[in-house]
Amino acid sequence: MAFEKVDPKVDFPAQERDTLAFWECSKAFEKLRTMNADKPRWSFLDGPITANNPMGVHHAWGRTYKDVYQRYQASIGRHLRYQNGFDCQGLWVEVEVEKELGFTCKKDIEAFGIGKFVEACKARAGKFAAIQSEQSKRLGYWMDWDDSYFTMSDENNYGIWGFLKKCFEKGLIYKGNDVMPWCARCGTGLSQMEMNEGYREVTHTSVFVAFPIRERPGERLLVWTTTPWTLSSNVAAAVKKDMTYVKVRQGEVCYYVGKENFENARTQPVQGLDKTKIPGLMSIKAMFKNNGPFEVVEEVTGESLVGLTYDGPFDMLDGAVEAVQAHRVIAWGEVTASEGTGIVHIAPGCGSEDYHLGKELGLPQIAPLYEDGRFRPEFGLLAGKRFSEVADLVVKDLKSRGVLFSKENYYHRYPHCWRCKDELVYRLVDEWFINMNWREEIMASARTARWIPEWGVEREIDWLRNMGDWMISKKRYWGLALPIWECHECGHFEVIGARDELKARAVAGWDEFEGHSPHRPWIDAVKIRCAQCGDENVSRIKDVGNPWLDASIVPFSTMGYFSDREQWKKWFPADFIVEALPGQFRNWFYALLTVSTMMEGCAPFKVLKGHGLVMDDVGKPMHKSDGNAIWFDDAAEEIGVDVMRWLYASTSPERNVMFGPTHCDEVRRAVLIPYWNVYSFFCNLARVDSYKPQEHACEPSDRTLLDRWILSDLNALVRVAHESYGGFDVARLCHEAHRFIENLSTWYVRRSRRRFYGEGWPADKRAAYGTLYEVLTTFNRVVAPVVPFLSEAIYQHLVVQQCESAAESVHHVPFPTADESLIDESLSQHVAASIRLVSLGRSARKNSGLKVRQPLAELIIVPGNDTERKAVEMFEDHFLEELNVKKVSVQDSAEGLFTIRAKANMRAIGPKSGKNANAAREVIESMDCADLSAALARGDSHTVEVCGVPLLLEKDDVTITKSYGDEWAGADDGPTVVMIDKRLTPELENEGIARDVIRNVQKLRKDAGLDIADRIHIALLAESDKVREAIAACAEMIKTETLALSIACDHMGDSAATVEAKVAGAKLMIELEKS
RNA sequence: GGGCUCAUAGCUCAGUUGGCAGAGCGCGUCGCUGAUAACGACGAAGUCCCAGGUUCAAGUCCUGGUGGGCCCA
Repeated sequence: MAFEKVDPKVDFPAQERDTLAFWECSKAFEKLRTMNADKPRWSFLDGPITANNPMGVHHAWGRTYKDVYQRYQASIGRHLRYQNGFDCQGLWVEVEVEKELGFTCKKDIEAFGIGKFVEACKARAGKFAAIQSEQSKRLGYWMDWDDSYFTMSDENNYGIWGFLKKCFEKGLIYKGNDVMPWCARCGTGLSQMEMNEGYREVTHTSVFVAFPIRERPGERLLVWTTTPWTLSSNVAAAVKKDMTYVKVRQGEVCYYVGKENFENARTQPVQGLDKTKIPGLMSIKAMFKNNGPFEVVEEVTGESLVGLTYDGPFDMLDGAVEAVQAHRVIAWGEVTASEGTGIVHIAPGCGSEDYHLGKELGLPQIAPLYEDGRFRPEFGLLAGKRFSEVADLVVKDLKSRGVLFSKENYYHRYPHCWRCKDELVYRLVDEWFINMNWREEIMASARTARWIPEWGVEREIDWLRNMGDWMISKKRYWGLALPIWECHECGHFEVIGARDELKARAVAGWDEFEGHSPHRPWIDAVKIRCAQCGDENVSRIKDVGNPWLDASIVPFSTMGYFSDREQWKKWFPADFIVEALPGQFRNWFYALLTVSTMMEGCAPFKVLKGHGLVMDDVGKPMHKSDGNAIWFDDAAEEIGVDVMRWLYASTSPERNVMFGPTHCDEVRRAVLIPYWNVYSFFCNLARVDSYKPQEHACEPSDRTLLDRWILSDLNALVRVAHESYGGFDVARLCHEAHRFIENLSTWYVRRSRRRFYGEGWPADKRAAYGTLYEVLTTFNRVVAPVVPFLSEAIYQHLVVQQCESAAESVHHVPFPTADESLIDESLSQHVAASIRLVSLGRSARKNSGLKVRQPLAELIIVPGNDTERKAVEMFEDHFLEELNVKKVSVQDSAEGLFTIRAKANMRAIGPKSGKNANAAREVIESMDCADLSAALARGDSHTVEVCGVPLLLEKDDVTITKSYGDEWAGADDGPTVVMIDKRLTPELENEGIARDVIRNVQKLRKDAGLDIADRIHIALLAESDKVREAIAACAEMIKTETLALSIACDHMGDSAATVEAKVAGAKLMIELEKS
């Protein structure tokens, strides 16, 4: 079948949709799997994508890598699993479902029914998994979409039970209590890292409160806090032993306050913000001043205050009763002289540092808040109120009791829930942990894998070294049901490791649970007998699990560990995983290593690759709220996914990538369009010539130097392709492929074009066709993993239509092997030299002032080295044609070819020579400056004498120009010089005019919509004798070039296409008719 | 405070084992054209973050610092 016409303009997204349809109906992916079914395995493990929203373009980066490397491995004959994963459980899904249902708190969920709520969460995960599957297909991501794993599956959840059981058997599971960041709206604790993501600037009421010292009537400790609600739970006041405190008398009362704190100009802690927006703060001294006369009566050390007891701010509340007897001044090293009063309010039930200090000292813990952030009933006036709304009440009450010293608005960064934006509090809670005292084992696992980039392993080990115990519980609804059954009678708890085990242990509720997934609320029905006290009503704890457990059991749950251990062994550990770097060190990478080390004592992957983040067009993070986020669907249809994939694949993975119109256009312009242009150039000529790859095969011996060069580069590219795909460095391949397509387009095709134009099938034309065909088909296969759509479209046309035995899809074709015998490094260097010299020649032509269309008599080249010398011999015709000269000659030396002149740069010379400046100019511009030029070229200076005074000339003092005389123009680069003869003979002039005529005729052909191969008749009506002469002299050339059968000098009929051109400064009417 | 990382033209980035600082975009001038959503030439544009050190030679290796990013405390 003949080649079809290829539109040089291509609608990439439309072409991609066609290709998708082709894959779909030809079952291309399924066939690929079948082809490789009995081949060696290559195990990729997918990190699950959160199935909670449609994909953004940022998801496409990692997915591009996943697809690229899998496609490559398949192309070298590997059997793959092709399993995608969806992360389904966790708070992020709950939050979205709550929004959908209009819920604002956990009570709403409980009222709605946990079962219905959990079903809604499942449904949401299922819905977005389906959407993401479709989107991924649009990306060209070849996966077994009917075999995706879901972290909410029974297998996955029970798998985690197995892991937790192992931990339990090693005594690593424990219940701890801790003060942790808590979101009262979500009703759950947050990890430190979650908290770090939610800091915002807010204004709070901060208060200065007086604590009366019991032993010293009339004396008070001055204490400061930005969270007045925590005063309800005050237990102690901390000072620093070696800090100096002042005793300040005001009226009848004396206050203790840190000396420096007292004097300090207090500054806002918020950095990088517009200072004018931050209210100023009053110094403590100024507060005293405002209250009336005062005097500093004494200086004491912190140590002298330690041990004093005091009356707390809310001792009258029932809830604070435990604290009353505990109130005393304690020593604490963390007290600072820069913030607050130097005496720190300690509430171990309301702050993290407070908690740890209290634990150390055995202080009571007052925990005033319920889960929803409201005060417990025993907190009197505060009872039932939310922590965030009591500041004014506290102030009013403290004031009424005369212990409020001062209050102010305080602007600072305060943690907020990263999901719902509600203010966080520190709250004392019971949570479940895995003891991480075996972290060394995990580090050892981490070290066995290859990390890309290499520093990743250090980063991970640093995290492992510093992480705390793993908090695995979450007080929520939708997630892994932690398999911990805790006896309320005796406190004994057990971890159940499997469904069967639970069934065997169940004493009640199994029937109710049977037939449901192991989720709340159904699982909670199952009761077991306490192994310690025999109680028959032991329930599961209410908590659900940390979602990173869900994602990290997948090397086991998805590969058959719990069902078919032999099968599992074939796929474990994974050969490769790839995910976004930021975050995953402490999330998926960490959890994977932890789980796998516990299960099997090793890392679950051999190679880990990480990549950065996707930013917007100008480098800012994409945020929905900033309006610069781009949805995947929009980008796919507007930009096309091949462009997107190339952009991602070509970016250095360890840095962030900017995604947007600018960068996408650049990829399209620089890579895809040049490639398409070469392809369409080839096809459109092949169509006209009825080229048949088999029929018009070429003999290798007929290949020109240029053919051998491009084949050499092609095979070098294939070699690089194996190295870079195989070494997970697709960015390198993209750079090399870009370079290749540029060379192919701007040199090989440019230089070879005319070889395609002649009649018949001479050997050289066969060589040109054969070479370009091979280059295109091979290159196409090489880039297919990156641009699967474009390469499929090209393959279908270029190969499938030409060869009945061709594989059905480009992705079924085995990856090419480099033919090392065709790689000729020295040839590449010679071509590179010839390109460089031609470029220098163009520079010389520019200096000649004569346009390239005007033929010139001679080009002289003085080569700078042997490679250049050889290149001129090898590619003489390139110089003749590119520079439009009749002759090229090589000279060994530049001696005598040009004269060097120096021009004084008066801006520099002036200040140097003062009143001798004009004399200096005369000297410089009239001297023989060979020595000067040589010295400056070396980077040295050169001294001349001006009016008897030595003048030191440096680089910036003069401008050196070469003069080639009136008859020649030249250009040089170091030792290399290229000169061109400017003299025109009548013959050259005629030919120049003829070339101008030809160009105008060609333009008219094109404008008239003629096909490349159409024959024509033309009429040329010239005003000028000179032009008429030239046309007559070069008639044959004009006919050949324009495919004209005749040239007339009279008007043609009205049907002729006509244009008025200007040639050699005179009017020329051109008329044209199709033959 | 600690760990990791980055810093090269106005912008985005290459820069292998140390060997004469590069590309693309943008800008200016000019040219070419049946590859035209192009292409080419020329030009302007650099303290390769700073300071030391190793070396015949440092953008590259070492030490210290500055600034940005990520993470930890």
